[in-house]
Amino acid sequence: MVQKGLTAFFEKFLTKESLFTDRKVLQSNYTPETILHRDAQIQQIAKIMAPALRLDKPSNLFVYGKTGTGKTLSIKYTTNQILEVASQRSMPLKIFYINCKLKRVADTEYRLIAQLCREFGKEIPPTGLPTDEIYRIFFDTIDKEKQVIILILDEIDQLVKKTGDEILYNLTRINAELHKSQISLIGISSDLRFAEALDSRVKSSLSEEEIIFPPYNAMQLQHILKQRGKIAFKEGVMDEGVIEKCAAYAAREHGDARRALELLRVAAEIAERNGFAKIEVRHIDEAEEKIEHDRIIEAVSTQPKQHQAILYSIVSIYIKRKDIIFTGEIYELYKGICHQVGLRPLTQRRVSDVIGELDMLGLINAKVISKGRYGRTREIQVSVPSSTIAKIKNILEEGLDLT
DNA sequence: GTCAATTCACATGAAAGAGACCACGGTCTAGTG
DNA sequence: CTAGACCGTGGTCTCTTTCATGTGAATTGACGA
Repeated sequence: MVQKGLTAFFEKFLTKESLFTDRKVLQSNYTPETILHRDAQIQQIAKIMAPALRLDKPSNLFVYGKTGTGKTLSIKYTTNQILEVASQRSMPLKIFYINCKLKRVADTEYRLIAQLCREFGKEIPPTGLPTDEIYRIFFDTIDKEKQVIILILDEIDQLVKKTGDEILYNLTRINAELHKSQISLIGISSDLRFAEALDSRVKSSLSEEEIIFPPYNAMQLQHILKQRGKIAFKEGVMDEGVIEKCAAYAAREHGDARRALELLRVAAEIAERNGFAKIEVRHIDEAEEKIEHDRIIEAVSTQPKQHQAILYSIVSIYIKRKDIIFTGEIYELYKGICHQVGLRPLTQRRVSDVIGELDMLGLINAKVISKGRYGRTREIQVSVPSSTIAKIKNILEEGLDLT
């Protein structure tokens, strides 16, 4: 009988007033017309990049800042402006933005260079060629004509963590190999200690200039939220204190503006879906819960089988005994589960790494401790709200075909 | 009682293997004129 | 003669295994007071 009501539901949905006027303003890839509280940084970036307009090579730049502090946004904004000026005078200036974290796009040396070649319109197979070959193609393509290239490498810390700093070394040396063109690099990292771990030669040439993006404070977040909210929503749909609360939540999380905007958007969606004419403060709480819940569910269900089996072991021990768990226990149970579902058990070495990965995902909380005479191990706890644990267990059971 | 040595139960690192995917060049085969 | 099918080689990439080494404090046992 649900079907009968469906048409009516859609009819009603259409006639119902939406809270939004422009939903995408709150999405993370939206570029606002003015960027608040980042004037100083944008100025600096502009100063550093400006020589590109005279076809000189700008200094390499390194940008630090936690997630959601407007690094990418500011860089993109500034470079777009430069590009506009340059293209008006038809100058040979090119700017490429590459996110190194994108899986299967630019997360290895080969793929990064291949991606660059593709930006230049060269067809590069996803694999199969030697890396040197790719470099050669890249050089040849770039060096055909005189031009200045600015290469923005977002989340560069991820790339280096995965593949080592050899790439950076190669990249910084590119200029020596080029005759006509010049490349300058902008690295964006959300890890503040990233540069310390680099090879000193790479470090000095890569971070000729450095800019740090401090986290937003609660007031600044409020500004940003107000600015976006004005465009995103109809007038007067935000209840008293909504913005303040959003900002406060996000400020607590190292001033992450992306988080704040997401919170606001989800809260609005919840309010709208439940037929409220206004976003109320309690919707923010609900939104926070929903975001966290969704994040966890998503993370759990996209894990590969082995990881799921390991997580399942952890969760089932935890449910039975809400206490700290040690690696050995998990491994024993895990082996049993593998047997049950016909999976080849991994070695303990690997399981140890997987536990580390699950920790990184924030699904569990693992801390290395020494129990003295009784060895050294990880102290593991499930770090998921108890309302979600049962759900996780179900997902895992389904994923593993456990009965 | 004190202190260094021992010991446990893994953690952590490095290197190498397995297997999937892929490009390229050479050889073979069948169809065509 | 030529297009396409079919190898073999060599490359990347991810997930693992293997082997080796590290580690921090409870415990032990020798030692001296």
